Amino acid sequence: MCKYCIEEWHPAICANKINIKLKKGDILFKEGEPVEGIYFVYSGNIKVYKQWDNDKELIIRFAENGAILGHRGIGPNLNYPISAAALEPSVVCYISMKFFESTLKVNGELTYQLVNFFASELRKSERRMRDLAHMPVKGRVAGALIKLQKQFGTTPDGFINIVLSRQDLASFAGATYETVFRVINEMVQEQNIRLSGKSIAIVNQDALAALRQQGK
Amino acid sequence: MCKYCIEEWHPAICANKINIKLKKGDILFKEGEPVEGIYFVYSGNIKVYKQWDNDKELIIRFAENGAILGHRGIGPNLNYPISAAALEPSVVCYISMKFFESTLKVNGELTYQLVNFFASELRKSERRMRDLAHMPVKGRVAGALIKLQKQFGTTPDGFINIVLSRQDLASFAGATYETVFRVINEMVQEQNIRLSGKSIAIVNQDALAALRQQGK
DNA sequence: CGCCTGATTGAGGCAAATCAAGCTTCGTGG
DNA sequence: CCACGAAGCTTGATTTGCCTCAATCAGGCG
Repeated sequence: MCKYCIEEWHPAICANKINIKLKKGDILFKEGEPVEGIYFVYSGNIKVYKQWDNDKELIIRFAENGAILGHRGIGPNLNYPISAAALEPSVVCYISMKFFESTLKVNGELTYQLVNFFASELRKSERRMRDLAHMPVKGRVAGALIKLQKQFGTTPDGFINIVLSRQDLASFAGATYETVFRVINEMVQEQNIRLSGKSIAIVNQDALAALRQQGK
Repeated sequence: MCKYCIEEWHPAICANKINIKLKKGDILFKEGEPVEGIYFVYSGNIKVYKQWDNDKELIIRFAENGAILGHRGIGPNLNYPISAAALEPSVVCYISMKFFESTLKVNGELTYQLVNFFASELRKSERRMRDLAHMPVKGRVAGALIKLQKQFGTTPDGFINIVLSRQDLASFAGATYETVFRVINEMVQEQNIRLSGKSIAIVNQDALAALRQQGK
């Protein structure tokens, strides 16, 4: 059985899945490639990102633990609008888009769930658009940390439960890694966060949350 | 009959619609208000935007001619994540969210269409996130003009067929109006666009398109 | 006519990117 | 197991794109 991924969407799909193992750094699909299918993340952590300028990117989100992947590819004759790469060893389930779409056509409940999911994604996405347009970097980094903690939780000693390079944190916040580094340092000075190696713990959640309101 | 709006989504809904007339500047709903229903634009032009800082906003999109409005409010107990205001006299059809959701539950085809629509919105949205994060203002303005021309077409003499204040153009591009103004001037100098009052005509589409690739 | 909103233009400042250079970590292969 | 090179991290100096502020100007409208 497929406890973590497809089951919660629709058991019938489960029969048609294929598991794929990914090593750290493996690319599941790349922007521009024709859409073949849809994936569900069984274990691990996959970054979904959009490229700009060879060594610049924006991380859209992190997909783990049951998350659906490649759903933006629904529609006629599409290429993936984004890329997906494993941040750690991961396992994903693959379902051909053809099969997935035909399932949607006959299963209204599944489709309805998907509409709800999409609406929620759209809300997040549009909020983030505004933030990228108007919010200063410090607020965006604060927001990134809060979102990460919300998604991945904390270890017993309070650190956000994800291993992430500064590079990737920067891409998630939409800034350069030098700037993110400086901002992180400021936050440590202000006793709002705490570091241990590359791990980050939020000490003063309210202070970070306040940064996201700055000037709003 | 409701030729322009609901029919193409689902005729059955048509019976339950209520028409609402809006004057220029009227606000249909505001960020934070509880979601009551969903709208379809019958005629006119509605800007969908997200606020920041009292006199700063980001225009998400322009809804006209059959566009659905308020669909991000699908889900349990939500408040509108965005605001909607009429840019010109407009007519919209109102449908209660309750009714719309129950229609979705029994009408798989409609829901399936909605999923396709949402996936497309998500693709646009995520591309724009990246652009806001990494693309310089000039490229964003170029992109805004191209998108406007694509959506609204041109008048016989080649001008983009929409009346839009510089203010709103700036909010759409994600920049201040002063900056947008300067950029517009540059483009005129470079013979890439042409002005007539507030109307803008794209003279050299390729040059504008190239700006969107700058450094990519 | 005079007010008010939006357009236009200039000067100045600042946040963040870029550039540059040393340092640390990590993976790979000898 | 060590050596080496490549990535990534850290830090400072410099540049710059864009915003902010401020002032003037044009046009619509009561």
